Amino acid sequence: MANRPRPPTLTLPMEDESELLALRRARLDTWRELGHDPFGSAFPGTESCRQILDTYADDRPVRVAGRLISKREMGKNVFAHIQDETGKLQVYAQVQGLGDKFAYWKLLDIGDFIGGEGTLFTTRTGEKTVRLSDLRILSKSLRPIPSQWYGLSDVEQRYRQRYVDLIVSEDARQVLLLRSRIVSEVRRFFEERGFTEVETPMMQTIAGGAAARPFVTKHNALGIDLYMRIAPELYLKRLLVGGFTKVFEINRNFRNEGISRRHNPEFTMLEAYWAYADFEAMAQLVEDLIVGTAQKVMGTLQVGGRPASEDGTIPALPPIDLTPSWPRRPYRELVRTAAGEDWFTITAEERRERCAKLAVEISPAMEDFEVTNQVFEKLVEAKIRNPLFVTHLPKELVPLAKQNKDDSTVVDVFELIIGGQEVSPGYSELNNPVVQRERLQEQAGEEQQNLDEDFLTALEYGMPPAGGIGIGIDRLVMTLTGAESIRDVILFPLLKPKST
RNA sequence: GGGUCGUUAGCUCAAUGGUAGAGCAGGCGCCUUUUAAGCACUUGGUUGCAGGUUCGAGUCCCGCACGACCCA
Repeated sequence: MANRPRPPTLTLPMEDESELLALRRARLDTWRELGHDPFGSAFPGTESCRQILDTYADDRPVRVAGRLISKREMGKNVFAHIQDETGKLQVYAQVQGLGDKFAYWKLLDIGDFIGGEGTLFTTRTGEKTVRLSDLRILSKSLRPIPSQWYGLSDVEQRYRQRYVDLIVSEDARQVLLLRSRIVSEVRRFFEERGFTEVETPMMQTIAGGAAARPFVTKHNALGIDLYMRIAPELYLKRLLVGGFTKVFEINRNFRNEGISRRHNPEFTMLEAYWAYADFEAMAQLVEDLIVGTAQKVMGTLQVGGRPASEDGTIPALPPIDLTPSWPRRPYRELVRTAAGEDWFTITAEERRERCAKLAVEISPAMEDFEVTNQVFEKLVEAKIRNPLFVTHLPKELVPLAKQNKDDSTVVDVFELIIGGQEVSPGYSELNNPVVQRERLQEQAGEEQQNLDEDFLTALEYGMPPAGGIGIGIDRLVMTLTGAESIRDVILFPLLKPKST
């Protein structure tokens, strides 16, 4: 064969470079000597792997590009798979069809990006395949990628080097793609109902709208501290004052607190406010939203189930049933059912004693309502699997919400629980500037400088009665996809840097 | 913050306190419908980091780093 590329000369590994890396680098030079740029230019006009498979016809000419993920060389012919965002596709090359370019296979490593042209055929074993008539390298991969068969099992490496995880893990790709589709479906849902998407400050001079520790940063030119927002709430309410009647925002919140399976320091929050509505209308909106999104994106209302592990160490988990309509239950009724009908008639001391019997851990520092809430969290919330709206929460738990007209000890609020965790709170928003000021002053305590005076001023101009909701998008994605860690639904979760 | 567990070749995993191995990937060769291709030969290691015990440590002990799970 004329112009057969020389096999790459094996340079000795550098001290800090393994033989595997050295060999790939050596091939770079060989490509260049042959007149090809191993980090080449555009390759337009390709179809995706999915597209090609879906529109298969014998001998149809196609143009493809993707990452080489496997190859089987057999002398004068080669089978290989390339992969793109949509899936993988087999390509086939033989000396007859490719001529001199057949020798390129000797210079291609798994992981390289290649482009090719050819016609479609089906192999003996029935796989739709491209018979290549042209082949070129689009980009050289200088590092070996993990085994296609075993993938990456080190979760730490999967999160730190998500790009590698995405190359080899179909599951990771699926969940993260589903996240994108869920977000766009949520956006479409609100737009269809006449809500306006807005973007409010993520850097704030006072971090309000929730009780959480903020991240602090500095503005050099202004010479002031700024806080990464912990919630968009106070700005969205300003918009209600300004005349918007339906607004929503999907954006990042930042909380300077612990990291766990359910918490990432930055997370995506949806908040929506609807003038002239109340918490019951918001509950219906949330139910419609989640049911519709599950149906459209997951194609089912049975989500998050899991079979038992093969060795039996992890039990099976039945799916969550999202079929509407979801029950609404008052907080106190749920507590009484779990802890005894007399729970609210016995003394505070007796409640503490009963916690011991019920195996609910409490600390002496807890207020009485916190003891009750501990019972709620451990005996009610943790055990709820299918969606449930908890209503009529005690006002101590949600100091910034509107009191119920008939019972001033509870507030017009719901908490939506799915799969044992809180997915969404909803409110009849407090729009009385006098009461709001009192509550915020109580909450601020010694830190009165953290009072958002401008927000209170806005309320004094008049805010319409309104319903509001928040939905943690990450948790919603976890619920719908069955992911058990928030890190599985965040592309690049925060990890502590490694020191060496 | 506390407890338990983990960290060995590019990847997945082995290794009674006694010479660190296998499969895949990689390399040389054969092979024109393979698909976890096959056959033959073969390269590859600071066992996370740092100490200690021991004649001898991947293994035992102390500390550190990072991660996972549980708890707060």
